[in-house]
Amino acid sequence: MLSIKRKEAILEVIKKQDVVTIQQLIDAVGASESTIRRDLIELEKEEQLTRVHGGASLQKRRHDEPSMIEKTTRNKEEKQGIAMYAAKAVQPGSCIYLDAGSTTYEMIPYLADRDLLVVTNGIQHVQTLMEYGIETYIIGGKVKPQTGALVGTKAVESLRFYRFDYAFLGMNGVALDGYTTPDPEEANVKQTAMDNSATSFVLADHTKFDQVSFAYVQAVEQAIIITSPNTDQSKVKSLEKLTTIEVSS
Amino acid sequence: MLSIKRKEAILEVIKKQDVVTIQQLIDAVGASESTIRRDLIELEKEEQLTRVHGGASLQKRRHDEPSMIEKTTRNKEEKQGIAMYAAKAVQPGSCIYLDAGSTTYEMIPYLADRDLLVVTNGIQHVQTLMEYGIETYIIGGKVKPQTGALVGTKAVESLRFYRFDYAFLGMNGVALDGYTTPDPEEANVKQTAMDNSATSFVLADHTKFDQVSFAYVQAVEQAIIITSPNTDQSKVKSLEKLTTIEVSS
DNA sequence: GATTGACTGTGAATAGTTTTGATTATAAAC
DNA sequence: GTTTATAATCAAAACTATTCACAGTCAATC
Repeated sequence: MLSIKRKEAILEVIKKQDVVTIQQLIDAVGASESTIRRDLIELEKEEQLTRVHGGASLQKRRHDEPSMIEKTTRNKEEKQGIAMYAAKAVQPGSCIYLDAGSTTYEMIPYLADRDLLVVTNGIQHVQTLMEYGIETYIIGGKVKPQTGALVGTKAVESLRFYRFDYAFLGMNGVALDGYTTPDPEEANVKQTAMDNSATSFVLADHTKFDQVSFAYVQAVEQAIIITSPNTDQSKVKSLEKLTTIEVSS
Repeated sequence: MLSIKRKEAILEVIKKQDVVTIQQLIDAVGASESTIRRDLIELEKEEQLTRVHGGASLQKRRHDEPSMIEKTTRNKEEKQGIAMYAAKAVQPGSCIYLDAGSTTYEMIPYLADRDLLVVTNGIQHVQTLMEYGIETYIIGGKVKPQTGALVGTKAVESLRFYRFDYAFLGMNGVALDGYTTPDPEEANVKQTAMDNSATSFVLADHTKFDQVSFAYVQAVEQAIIITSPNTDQSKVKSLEKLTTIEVSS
């Protein structure tokens, strides 16, 4: 058996059970103890699992924390709930726009295997989208150093040539005044993405409500807001004439 | 059987199974072990598959963190020498195009602090460019899963709106026939980049000479070749009417 | 139109590496 | 201290690279 196949088999077993003994692997894979051991050492080096005395155990899901994004994300659970809900709104086979940012990033795992075409302006998103085997396009533009988002005239221009079934966007401010975000250049990009999308969703955790940031993006009614029950009800109320979806937890 | 047919057959088998042993290919294709091996070597060079001990597998979707690139890059030292030399050719304050690929990637450290504006089609390059504080633009387009390069119509279109002082490109084949590369879509992108650049440089280590790949990019005289002294002198000679720079080591 | 020689693609043989499983020594758990 | 797991070693097996020889192909030459 090819060593690469064997390793895949090992990972499969371990993913099912979380922990396995060497003996179980010997039986499952049909290789000698030495070989299994060597494979485990390599897999550990590749950070696919952790070896423990007597066998091996699953590492913390590496897909859930592929980069530094993970560690620095605040309100992660809340964002994940929102992201999961948002992803469910997508019909298989659609073309969607995925805005840069941590909340939209969380959607990626839920977008796999749905025959989607994803266009994004987030450099960070690309690698993860590829890992999940999703067909990915990226718009052009200037790379914003702090965030890895694509912004500027070039970004807006390249967006003009796409049309989306759905757009998913993060926002810093959600208020009656409209959606707002700190960077005017990013605001432009978000605006254009929304204009070119049949349906737009804004993903906003509770910290974003009643906030007004520097750059205006669009009026609130231009998108459906997806938020979590953590959000103060009175704040949601004030926007209630609009379509606001509250994720149940 | 014609070698092209054979390679197609090999790819077909491998696409079905993801991983194949040499023996399976011998049976499926009906050629000798030697021949299959040679085909696999070529197919690997064309980036259609990766060879593994005992057989071959579809290109692996590795996380292409820079560290990963470093480990997997062949002829790294040679490439670094070439890259350093190439970077020195750049006047401070210029706008340059940096093609996706491992050789051009090595240039990045030498491009820092020179007041440059870099446009690239390599997703991998972006993070490193940002780390070195280089002003970076990325062209739009479809993300090629195996390599993270941006290709396709959209990529070519977005390139039309840029003009460069210098373009630095990798190539799989450098021969009297011209520059060639396996993927036609990538060839298009390289072509356009060269067209929009005042001066183009092709970075080629010794393995690339006298090689002809599937897709034609440009005539040899359209770019200055930067190579290393490892390159067989007779091969360089045959191109000597053209500007070829040999990096001293 | 045959002959020659260079060139290419193929398969077989051989020399060189890597991988593997068995064995033995060392270390960790109880 | 006994048992069990891990690490280290080594020869056999499996795989790979290199070399060579053979058969076609092509072009130039006689």
